[in-house]
Amino acid sequence: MPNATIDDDHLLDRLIEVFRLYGYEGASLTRISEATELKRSSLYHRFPTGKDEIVLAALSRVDRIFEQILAPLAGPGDPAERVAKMAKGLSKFYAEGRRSCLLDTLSLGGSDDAVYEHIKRSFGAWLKAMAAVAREANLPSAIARQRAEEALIRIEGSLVLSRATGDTRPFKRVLRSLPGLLTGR
Amino acid sequence: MPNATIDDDHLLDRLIEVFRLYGYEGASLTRISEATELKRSSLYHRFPTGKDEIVLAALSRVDRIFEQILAPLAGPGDPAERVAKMAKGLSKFYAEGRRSCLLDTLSLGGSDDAVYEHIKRSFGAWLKAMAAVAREANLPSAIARQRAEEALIRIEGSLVLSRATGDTRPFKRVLRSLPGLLTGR
DNA sequence: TTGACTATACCGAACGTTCGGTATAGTATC
DNA sequence: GATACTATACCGAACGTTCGGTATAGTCAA
Repeated sequence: MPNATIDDDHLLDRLIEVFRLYGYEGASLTRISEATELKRSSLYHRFPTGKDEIVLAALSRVDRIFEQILAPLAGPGDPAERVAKMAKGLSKFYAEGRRSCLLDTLSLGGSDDAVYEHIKRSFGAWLKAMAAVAREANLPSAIARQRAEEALIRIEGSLVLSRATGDTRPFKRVLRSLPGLLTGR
Repeated sequence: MPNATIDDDHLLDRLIEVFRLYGYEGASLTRISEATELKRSSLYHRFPTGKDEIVLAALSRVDRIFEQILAPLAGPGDPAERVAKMAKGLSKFYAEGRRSCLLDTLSLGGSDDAVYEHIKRSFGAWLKAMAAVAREANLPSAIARQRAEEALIRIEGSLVLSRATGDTRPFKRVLRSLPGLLTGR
């Protein structure tokens, strides 16, 4: 069989880029086509049911990436160091604050309901992983959960600020604050 | 001359609702038309140059609203109480966390450059006002600025989380944390 | 006080363009 | 030659925008 002009993971990475930049409504098939260097027909070959399938595929790809990013949290070693490893993964994924969060940009109105459900689950998994490491650092369960929420808030908030102002320093500062926040100050 | 079917401020409030819900690309003239009860062609009577003029008008309206919300910060009284007053204003404007931030939703790709400039200025003014009250609470200038950034991060982050998960409790908790954050713990 | 005139507010219909999506034909690898 | 993939050519609907026209409100001379 002929070779694909772009392999699945690279294709999905391009899709993520478009959606995190423009959101669901702004990510037109034309923009997607340009970003992936695939014509519309080819996109429909890869994703027969259309745009919603494309978005959900991008979200699933992000889930897999986050499995890698969050993996250290459940690993061995000092909890604070594990969080630092996650922070390192986040820094790369968000290009030091220069790229938005897909879960954020796709949560705007206009997306399919399945997208909102997916986003909710992804945020839930992220939250759960951070709360778990906080508990391992001997924080009471309720506090651990709250710290995890606080971490998520800081990450998302600093990404919004970065996008809006172009200043990525708050994001970097947030990343540095995470180990302390999630393991008890 | 005939009476307007909807006065300017109400019209702008409806526009804000649409843009904060759908972002720039998602806020089609049809959606705007439905939200304002003005036909698409009538919108061009109020905003002759089109959609970009509509967005910028909405942003300016938000600026005026924020002048009210931020006014207590520069007023008399205990700094912590002034911050609490701002928090009250924010709670109302964001409907206790159920509504998004316009500066956030419009910062996605697809907007006009003038929009991005406006957003940057608005965030700057907000930041400045919060840093000022933090300095008045005897925080060193650099710390005050940093706390103001932290406040903005928490607000925006919790709003993103609220939108994505439907849980508004983190937003409310953030609002309660603001007086302490901005006046020195 | 009427009637001519102007200004404002809004609407319906259509403009060219782009949207997401489809059907058919072609190309390259096995 | 069968299969996996891509390109061309479309489609109806919606996009932002424009334009001609109608209805209402105000001005002012007769």
